[in-house]
Amino acid sequence: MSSTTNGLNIGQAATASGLPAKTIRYYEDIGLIAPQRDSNGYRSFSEAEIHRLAFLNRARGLGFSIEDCRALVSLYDDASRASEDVKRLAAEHLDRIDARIAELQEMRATVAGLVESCAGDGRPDCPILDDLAAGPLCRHAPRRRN
Amino acid sequence: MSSTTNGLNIGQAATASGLPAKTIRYYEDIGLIAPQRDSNGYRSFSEAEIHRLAFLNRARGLGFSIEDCRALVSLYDDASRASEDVKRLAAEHLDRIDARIAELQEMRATVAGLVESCAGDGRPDCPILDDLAAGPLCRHAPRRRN
DNA sequence: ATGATGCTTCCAGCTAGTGGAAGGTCAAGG
DNA sequence: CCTTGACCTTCCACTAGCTGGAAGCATCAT
Repeated sequence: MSSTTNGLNIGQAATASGLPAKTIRYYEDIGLIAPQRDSNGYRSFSEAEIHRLAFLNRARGLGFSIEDCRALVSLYDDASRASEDVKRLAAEHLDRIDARIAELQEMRATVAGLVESCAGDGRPDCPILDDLAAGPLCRHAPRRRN
Repeated sequence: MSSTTNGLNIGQAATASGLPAKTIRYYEDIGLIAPQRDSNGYRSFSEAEIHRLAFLNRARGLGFSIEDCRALVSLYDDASRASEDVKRLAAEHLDRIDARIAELQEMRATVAGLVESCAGDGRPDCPILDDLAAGPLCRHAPRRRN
């Protein structure tokens, strides 16, 4: 190791936080974290930064967007926050999850019906293709971003 | 209109199929459709191609990926297909939908619990942030592509 | 000295489009 | 005849959230 040796390098930070090194570099790129550098140019992560990375990992795992995460760590850092603001963020996220689940359940119902209706043998007749071909020529709701 | 005038131009194709003109151009780009051109360079869509666009719209609306759609239209075009192949595609898609729903429901449960636990007032104490900060430093399951 | 890791940067690509600029075409109105 | 506006064309950039890989130092064990 080089001169200053109290922090962890990126590989250790990855192991400790559960995030891949590549992702940690990316998070630095977009300004979610700003580790020190050792004299050799290696990133050096403090305990607090490892914590922050784990926080981000957890928040992302719960489906929060990067922008949500930015807001969440900012609130986490702010001792004078109002829990109201945190709750609102989470509640909005919950609504988006619910909307997405509803959407997927609708798809699921339709696709399940189609799968069930198809013989799935060697013959060309297929109610799935028939449905797709005959389906309503209407909707264009923009496809999900997630 | 210009010389050859039996097909629809892209605007009419968009209206008839339900897809935005931009998306139709994109689908041509990636080889999902290959309309003729009029002498002025405008795309000219036949009835069959409008149908194909509507088919794609419907399939995308059910959540099939572009690659799935490519396979589906190919099967649709192939009079000697086996419905087995179509069914397998749809069944695999169904499995992915189910997996995604399960994942979202797990997130939903956790996030709902957090939202409920938070007072949401003007004070800084927040069980949501506490959970994120204390959360398991383990998992790294790669995030959803969709 | 050498080879194997591990670190650095930067560039490209993934999904499935969407937005916008610059320019050609077409039909109608003045 | 000329202009205006609504089309159409191409091309390039951007979105989210990474991931993979190449080229080039750093470090450590042998």
